[in-house]
Amino acid sequence: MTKYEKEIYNIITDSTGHLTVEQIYLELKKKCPKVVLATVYNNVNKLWKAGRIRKISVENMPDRYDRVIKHDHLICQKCGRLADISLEDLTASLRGQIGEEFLFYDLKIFYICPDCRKKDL
Amino acid sequence: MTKYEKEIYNIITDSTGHLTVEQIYLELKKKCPKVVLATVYNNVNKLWKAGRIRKISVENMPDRYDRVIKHDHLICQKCGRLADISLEDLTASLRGQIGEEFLFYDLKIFYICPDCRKKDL
DNA sequence: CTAAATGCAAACTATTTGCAACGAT
DNA sequence: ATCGTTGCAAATAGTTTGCATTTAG
Repeated sequence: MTKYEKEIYNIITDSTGHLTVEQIYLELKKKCPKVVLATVYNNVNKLWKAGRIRKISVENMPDRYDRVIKHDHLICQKCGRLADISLEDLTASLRGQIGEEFLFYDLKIFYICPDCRKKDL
Repeated sequence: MTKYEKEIYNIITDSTGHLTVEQIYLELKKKCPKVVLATVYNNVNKLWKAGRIRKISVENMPDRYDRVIKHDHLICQKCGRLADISLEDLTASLRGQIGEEFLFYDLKIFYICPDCRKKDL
């Protein structure tokens, strides 16, 4: 792991934020002002391919990055805010239903977050 | 519904293919050679906002469009191929665990498809 | 006649790549 | 000395927008 790789990894795992590359870049620039966006992209991809971070794609949003420890996501359909949630593990049940092995699953729950619900009133 | 909107809707719902905008565009051009890509984007977005089609985002792939009838997806981690699968409905269980209402959920199962498994041998 | 839909080109966002310079073994 | 990493700029992919023109009600 290189210096930037480590820094970026820490930024992602220290934050509860599900950061975009842009946000990681801005955060990293505080410590390393000369870093460029492409370096962040390169390192997040490297970390992702190595399975050290998780990538979260949601319709109409830039990709976000997260810890790998297993958990699900609650996503606000209005503002895109993403919250972690730990739901019952489905692995065994899914394996049974599918009838064969799989790598992993991804469960996203879409809702309207409290803030957006307020705004709608 | 305009002519193109209808055509695009039919292309999406008639296909089992989970088409990208590019594929929809190529398909539509067979019937309407003068249509441009932006029109496909505009109409797909319109249909999606109206809730008439479903958008599927997967890490590192262009968005794909699908019927709205509820079903889950099996996705090949290698080639991105997407297959429909009907799994047990989780709505009640999730509502119980979350403790509040949500809009819908999205469940994706990642695996290596038979074709890619063969290639790896 | 009016409002919405289309074609077209340009803009934009997110991301990747090529390459020269740099840094750490 | 070598090889991977970085900075930088340019390229690419996917998507959206502005505007003049066409189409449909």
